[in-house]
Amino acid sequence: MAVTIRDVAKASGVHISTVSRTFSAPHLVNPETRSRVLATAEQLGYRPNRAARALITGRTHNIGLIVADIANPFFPPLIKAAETHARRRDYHVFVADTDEDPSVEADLVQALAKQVDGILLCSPRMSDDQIEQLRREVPLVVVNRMITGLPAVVMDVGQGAREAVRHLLGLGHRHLVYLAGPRGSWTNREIRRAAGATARAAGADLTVLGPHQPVEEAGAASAEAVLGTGATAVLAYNDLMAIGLLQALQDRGVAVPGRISVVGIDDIAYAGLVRPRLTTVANPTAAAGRAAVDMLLQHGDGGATGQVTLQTTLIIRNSTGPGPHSPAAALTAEVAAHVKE
Amino acid sequence: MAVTIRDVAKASGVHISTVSRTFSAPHLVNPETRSRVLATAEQLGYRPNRAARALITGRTHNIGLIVADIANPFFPPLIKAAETHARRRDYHVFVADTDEDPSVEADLVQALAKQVDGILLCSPRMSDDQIEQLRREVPLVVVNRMITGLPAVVMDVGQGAREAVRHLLGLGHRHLVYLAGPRGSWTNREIRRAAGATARAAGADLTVLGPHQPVEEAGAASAEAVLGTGATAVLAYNDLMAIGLLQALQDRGVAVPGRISVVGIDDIAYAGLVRPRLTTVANPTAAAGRAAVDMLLQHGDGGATGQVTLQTTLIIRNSTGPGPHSPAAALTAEVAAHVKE
DNA sequence: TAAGCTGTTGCAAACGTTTGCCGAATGGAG
DNA sequence: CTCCATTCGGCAAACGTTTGCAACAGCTTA
Repeated sequence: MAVTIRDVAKASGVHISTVSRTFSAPHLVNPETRSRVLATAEQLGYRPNRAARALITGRTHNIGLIVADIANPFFPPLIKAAETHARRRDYHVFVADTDEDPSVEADLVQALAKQVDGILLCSPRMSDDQIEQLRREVPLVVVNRMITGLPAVVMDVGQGAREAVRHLLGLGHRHLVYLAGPRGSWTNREIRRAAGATARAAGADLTVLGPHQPVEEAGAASAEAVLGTGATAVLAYNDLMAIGLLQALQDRGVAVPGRISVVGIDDIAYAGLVRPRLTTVANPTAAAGRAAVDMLLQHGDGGATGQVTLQTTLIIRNSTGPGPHSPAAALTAEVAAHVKE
Repeated sequence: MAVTIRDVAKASGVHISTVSRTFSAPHLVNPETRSRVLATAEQLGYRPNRAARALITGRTHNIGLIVADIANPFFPPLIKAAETHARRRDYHVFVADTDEDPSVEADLVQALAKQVDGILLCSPRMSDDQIEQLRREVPLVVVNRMITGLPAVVMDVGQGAREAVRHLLGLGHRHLVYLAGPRGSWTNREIRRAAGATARAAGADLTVLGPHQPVEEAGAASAEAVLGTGATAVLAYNDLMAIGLLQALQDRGVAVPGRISVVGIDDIAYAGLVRPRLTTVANPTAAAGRAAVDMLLQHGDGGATGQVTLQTTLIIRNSTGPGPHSPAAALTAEVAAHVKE
């Protein structure tokens, strides 16, 4: 059916091993022979069978990329960057979606293990133990999770959260809410810890609401609870939840940022398009994707075990404004009106 | 290194063929033997090597999914649905991004060909000839493209465009602009044809501006040209461009829908979140992804060659309003004011 | 002239499976 | 007790590659 190395060998009058070497070790074959083989190969439309090659070399030239939710706008830029970067290095990428389910995650790693040279686990929800277990079956690089001894790429969301909280404190807010993300998320713990510490250090209150699924609906559903706390500012686990909250508050006629300020995290594509435009912590997702691919492919099969931390940056837009203790509290009304348009 | 069928055979005292059959043809092995083998396999942590299996069976249990741009919000829901659906059928999915480049598309198909049982080509930009060529190397199903003899899943964007244009005509618009998408896009041709025919039949004008890359920047960049035409309504190739245009018009102080109505296509996640909320044609992308996977896997390797057409629906929001010839033109101001909030 | 390189090629085993074929064991019918 | 059918399991070839080893030619060097 398909044209194999044997067909090329026959057609060009050499042994199959010579054909093989023409592709995998060109310097070992006479230039003249090589070009002849190359010509017939081209003419016959020969393409090496990667599966067969993998069987004997043990290297598949494939990698796996496992994310919680492909449709969550946080991931596509990461996936795209990782795929492009991997392909430039002649690797193909399996993409899989766990739907936020840790057990699916584990199954997926095992199913993919034999078919890839390594797996990128993005924002895994599994326990550290499970991950430790799995790394023995296949090289793993985790993104947005810190596990000692495991190569990782993390975005310094703790720093982002601190900046966000300081921003809110600076605006005169004294009672904040953290709208927590899913349990099992390292990012969630980091944000919570960083935000809590920063608020406490300044003598402010931080109420944690959650856990929640990291989707718009969850953000919207929490509106009542948020209002119930009496807080004047909210930091959400991600932009999706922040935007959901924004919508729900709007529906209730609650002014943002007049009555409540809202900060998201991620800076997804449309954070700057909703009204009010969302103040948020930008994550370098594309860079993270590339860095993770590099880490995975870097060490032949040894254990390069570094941890790369990428900076995040607070982007101040219109969803945050002066709080009740603002030195410029008198200006609140005016500023809010201005920000509204 | 890894545990193979041979290890399991040794450990359970049977021949490797028996182990093989335990997994691939259980009814051929004595229940007692089977459970013994299963037990040792489980204990040893044996996982069949799909590459080796593929080598002999010719079926890889992988499929390829090629899209123009993973980060374009149109695709992630499709990718997610396809991946989930495929996995339920025990298939893994390679995802690749062509960055809207037709030559990358062709390379990708060839590179993936040996490693998959079939490829889903989503919104391909290649010529029909090229695709005809490639289908001889690997089973292909195209999404959003109609090629005679090739299995396809298309969303009936022509119908959607007609509905959108009728909606605009009904509002009293007589001069429309179609903001065209990329060359090579079947969808683009369909929309253009349908919109043009519908407008012409009603004695209205339709000016085509383009081609454009299907991104926000292109939509924004076309604002001047759009205004220059003197048209009062715009249909954009996709929501991204429509939203870009919306932003650019807003920056220029042009009222939407007061001065110009804008309609997008796709109904991406945030079409309903921008202000004004975008009137758009919703595409059933998730259903398309599932249908395409079904078509690909359905026929063993024969040539199921149907074409599935999925319905689209116009979603009327706030970016469209009465035009200069509206029977209710007198109400324009009031309606616009209302819509604005 | 013998010995030793170097560069090029062929030979054959190996990778982890599946599967057609054959033989052994079992059991029921005659 | 013999014969046949059925069920089960082993044997070995095959899938398309890679790669260590050996063979050989044409050199150079001593």
